[in-house]
Amino acid sequence: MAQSKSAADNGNRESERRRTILRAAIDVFARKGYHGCRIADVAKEAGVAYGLVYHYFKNKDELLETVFDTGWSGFVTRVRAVVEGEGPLSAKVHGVVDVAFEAYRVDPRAVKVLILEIARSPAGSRINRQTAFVDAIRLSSELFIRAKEAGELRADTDPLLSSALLFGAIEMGLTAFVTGLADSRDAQALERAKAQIADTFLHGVLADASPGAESAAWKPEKPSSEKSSTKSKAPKRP
Amino acid sequence: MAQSKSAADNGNRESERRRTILRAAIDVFARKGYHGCRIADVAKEAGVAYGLVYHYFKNKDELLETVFDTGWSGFVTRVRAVVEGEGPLSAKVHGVVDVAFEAYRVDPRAVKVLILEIARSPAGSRINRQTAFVDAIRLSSELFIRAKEAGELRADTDPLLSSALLFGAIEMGLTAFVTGLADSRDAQALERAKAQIADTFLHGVLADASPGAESAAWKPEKPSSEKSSTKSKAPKRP
DNA sequence: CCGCCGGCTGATTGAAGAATCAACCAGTCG
DNA sequence: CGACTGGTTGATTCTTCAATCAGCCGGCGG
Repeated sequence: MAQSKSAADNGNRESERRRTILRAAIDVFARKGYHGCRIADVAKEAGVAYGLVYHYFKNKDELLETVFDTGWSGFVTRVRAVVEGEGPLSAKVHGVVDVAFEAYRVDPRAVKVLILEIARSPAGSRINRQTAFVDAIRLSSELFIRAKEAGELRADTDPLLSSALLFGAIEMGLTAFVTGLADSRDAQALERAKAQIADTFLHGVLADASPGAESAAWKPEKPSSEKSSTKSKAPKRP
Repeated sequence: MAQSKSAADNGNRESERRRTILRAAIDVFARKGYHGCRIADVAKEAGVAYGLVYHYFKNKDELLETVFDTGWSGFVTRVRAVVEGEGPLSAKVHGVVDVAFEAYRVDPRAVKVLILEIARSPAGSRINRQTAFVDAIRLSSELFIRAKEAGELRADTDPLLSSALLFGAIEMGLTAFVTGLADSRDAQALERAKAQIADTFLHGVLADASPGAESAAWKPEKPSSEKSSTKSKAPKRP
């Protein structure tokens, strides 16, 4: 970015290096998996020396953890914005699906790492990745708790499970693309999948029939800004 | 098992040892994850010596692969039986869900390993674990292809994606128990989850007229009046 | 022009653990 | 009852990497 060599630029260049490494880590993790790659692979991908990775990250695990923080917290922030925003349930469900698919559109590899490495990885080291996933489900379950109190949902639905099912559907939908079951270069397929996931789920869960919003009516929006602190975002390519 | 010491018993005892080790592997993998455990842990769990594991399995990976073969092929066989059997779609969907939950009831740890270690593991060694999961989805997608031709499904559903969503819902439902989000000792909760997954999915995917096979008829507490008028197009955030 | 400073390098180390293998022993058979 | 078989053992070897650290530039201030 900035080409100036001023002293102030120093910190800039530092964090740029850091970002390069992080980016490389995401790519390599996505390609070979966390356990399937060496720090050397990450360094090579980033075009830096082996040891530099350790200059910016305490260890391999912190690298993954940072990938996690960066990507996941951004995702959760956006989901929270949707959940806590105004509007009917159907809009929010579409919103949650949108957030997930938008993240995928922006950076499929990062999403792949989140899904394949972090969300499902067995109880690991420091961070509680398991918990992270569970937290997101709990968060969006508030949606369904409120909706159920308002009588919007079928009587026999459990809010927590509903929330889990939504995420399950989203995740498996994305997995279909991540694993190549579906062609992720096909933008239309992505749109259709998005619509079908939200609609299927809504049809399944809503008390009254038509949620009205068939796929055609739904237009994706760019998650532009967060309510308060727009900070750590899903990794983006410049 | 048979205590006789006849010669014919030999082969029996061999495979019994093997099964013991396999069983131990499942337990240890479920507890600490494939990468998080040593062969020594498996041996200890099985109550055998380190080296014996290598007498029955070529290496650590073959161990996991065998766990996979054993568990997954059984699952797929049952799913195939359901898919190729007679009956309405709704019964089959319930059947598939049943198969998954029954597997969990019978051997939760094995299911945990399948879900956490195998189905989602990144492109790893030889075996096509990725493919296996995809195959199951393809298999059950035939269900939806046929149902759609029969006009049983909403027009805008993609069979393959529907199948993926069903498995996604099942998997996340099970994950809720596997990770402790829900209490898996609570048999009722399992039953309820099972029913809700199948019903939610069916409601979401079936063409409107509810087929007789549907489970308990639910009653809306009140027709949600305003909700239906508000399109999902509503802004997901102000 | 020199020498310092901090980002950067990559050979080196050593821990962890997968895989091996020579010895051991519990049965079995002649 | 003694030779034999093959399942079983676990110390030993060998490999793989994560993590270290002793220095190398290259810019910058003096």
